Amino acid sequence: MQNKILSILKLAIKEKYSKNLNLEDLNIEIESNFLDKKDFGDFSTNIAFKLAGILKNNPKLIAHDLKETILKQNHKNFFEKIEVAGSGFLNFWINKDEFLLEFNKILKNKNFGKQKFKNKKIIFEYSDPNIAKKMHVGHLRGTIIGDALANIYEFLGYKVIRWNYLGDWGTQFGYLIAAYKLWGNKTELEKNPINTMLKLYIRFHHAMKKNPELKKMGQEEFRLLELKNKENLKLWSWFRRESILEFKKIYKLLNVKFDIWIGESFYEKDISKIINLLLNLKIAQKNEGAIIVPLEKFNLPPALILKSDEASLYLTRDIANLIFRFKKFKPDKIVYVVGNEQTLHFNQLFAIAQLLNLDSSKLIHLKYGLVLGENKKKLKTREGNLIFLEDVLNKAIKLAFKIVNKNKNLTNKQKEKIAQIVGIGAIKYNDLKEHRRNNIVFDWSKMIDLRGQSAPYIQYSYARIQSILKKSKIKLSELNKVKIKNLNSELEINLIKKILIFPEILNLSAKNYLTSYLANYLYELAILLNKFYETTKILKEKENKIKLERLKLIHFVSFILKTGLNLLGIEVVDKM
RNA sequence: GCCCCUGUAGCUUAAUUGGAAGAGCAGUUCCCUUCUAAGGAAAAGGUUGGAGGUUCGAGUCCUCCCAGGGGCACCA
Repeated sequence: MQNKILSILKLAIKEKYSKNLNLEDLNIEIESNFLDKKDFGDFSTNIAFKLAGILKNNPKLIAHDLKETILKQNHKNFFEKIEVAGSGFLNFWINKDEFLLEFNKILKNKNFGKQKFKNKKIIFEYSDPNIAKKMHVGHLRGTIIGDALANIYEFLGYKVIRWNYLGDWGTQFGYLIAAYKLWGNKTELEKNPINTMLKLYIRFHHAMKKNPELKKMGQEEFRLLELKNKENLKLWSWFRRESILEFKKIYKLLNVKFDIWIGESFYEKDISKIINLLLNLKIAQKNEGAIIVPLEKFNLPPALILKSDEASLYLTRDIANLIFRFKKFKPDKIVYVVGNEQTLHFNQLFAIAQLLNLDSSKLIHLKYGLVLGENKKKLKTREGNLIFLEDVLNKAIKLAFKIVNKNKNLTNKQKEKIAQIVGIGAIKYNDLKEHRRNNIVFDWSKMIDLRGQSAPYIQYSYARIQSILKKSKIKLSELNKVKIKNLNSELEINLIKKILIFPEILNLSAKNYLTSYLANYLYELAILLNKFYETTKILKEKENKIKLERLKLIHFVSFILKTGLNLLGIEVVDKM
């Protein structure tokens, strides 16, 4: 529809001002205003302002001229009306039948919004928890943002690789090994692995502040680990195994999956090769006993890639990781879903990629804001002031259970299942609806809000539709035959308009790597739906063909709600 | 000190990339013998941190200031 208006508009511009205009340079925008409370029509354009600049004329006059020109052309009944508004906006109202026509076309399509497989490969790296630490609220963002975007890209026809780049190597393991050797106890660690590791880690950090010798001890243990010391390797792989088991529990609860679990330790074997390569290419150089990559050219501080005790660093492993990914997968894009605080790291990594002649335009650091504590400061594992993901999820599920428990028509088992889906959904949506760049100050009540603009609101709308459909006793095969011909109330047309832009929203979300577009769209669709069934009888409608068409309409809305929520990683329920 | 990000209603925030500031929560009113009240309807709440500038048009771009957050070589 937008394309049709565009071509009509182009025709009018040509007719009116043909002489010396290049329409391609004009970048004509047709905006759709399907939910605005203010009535600016179905579509608007600001073209008159742009033309005014070129023609040195009054935008309002130009808008009026264009309006007259379009009305003179014969477009049958396509436009209901055209108005000039403000100081030169052109607003278009489209005939309702046009929307019904469009809608009937997409009703046949069982994969509405989904795109065919295109030969594009994209790696999403997200979640990236650290071994021997518990996942905390900070991990939530990256995990669910990455998962949702991966889902959306897959839906849009990309070959998606979901990569959990585990933090399973580094000096921190030296600290942990040292702590274990000092204070550890095998039976205790076996009984409660993660909590015990965490306690050791925190204790070591506190002790290190008072006793600098401990720091050296930890660094030495890591150096030994890198030298393949048997005892340390054994401890390390034990810690790693237990941690992954723990992570998988949380991922199961979150319904998040990965294709690849390759972490930092995988690249340990490549370190010396990488260092030599960088030295030989004169990209890296020795400095104060360490090896660095100078990056003045990029206006960045030098990057340290090998410590003076010859131990490797996070960045070194990430360079190896990058080279490996390019070589093995030949991706069209690599998206690092990693927090804001690592901006410098990725700027350095991408700069080194350029020095290595790797295509850095394929690399994206998808930053997101931090989760801050109540003091508005960063939460730190080693300070021990964390809020664990597990606890947040369980609290949300508990809260959801309290509410679903009021529904007397459900069994206990059903209630538990619903509470889990609703509770987890609320947590996810709460994050995905907002722009990812913002920092979040952790607040229990906001985190697990089950009302207002929330997942439960959308899930509730979905459940209401399922209930109506069930009570109608209509068969799907019968519903499939229905064509929409008679719906013409404002609410019905608004719903149809909103449905029509679903593919546009998905593209927008993907292009900008923003889940918030999709999340907000689903909320707006649910608002329209609620208004509709609040004021319009469906099952009690006397005229059968209208009733069928309304059922068909809400059925399709529920399909979009479900598809959209699933893309965000949120499930739906038939009752709640 | 240097670099990056942010500042919108009491609180949390949206705004399709420069187009006509929109929600939710809290507070004020209404609506459950009527397809699930995790809902619906109404009103109220804004000089978009401040000052300049560019533009027909600025929450959005530029400069300066104020406030908050993050990062800055042997952590990840």
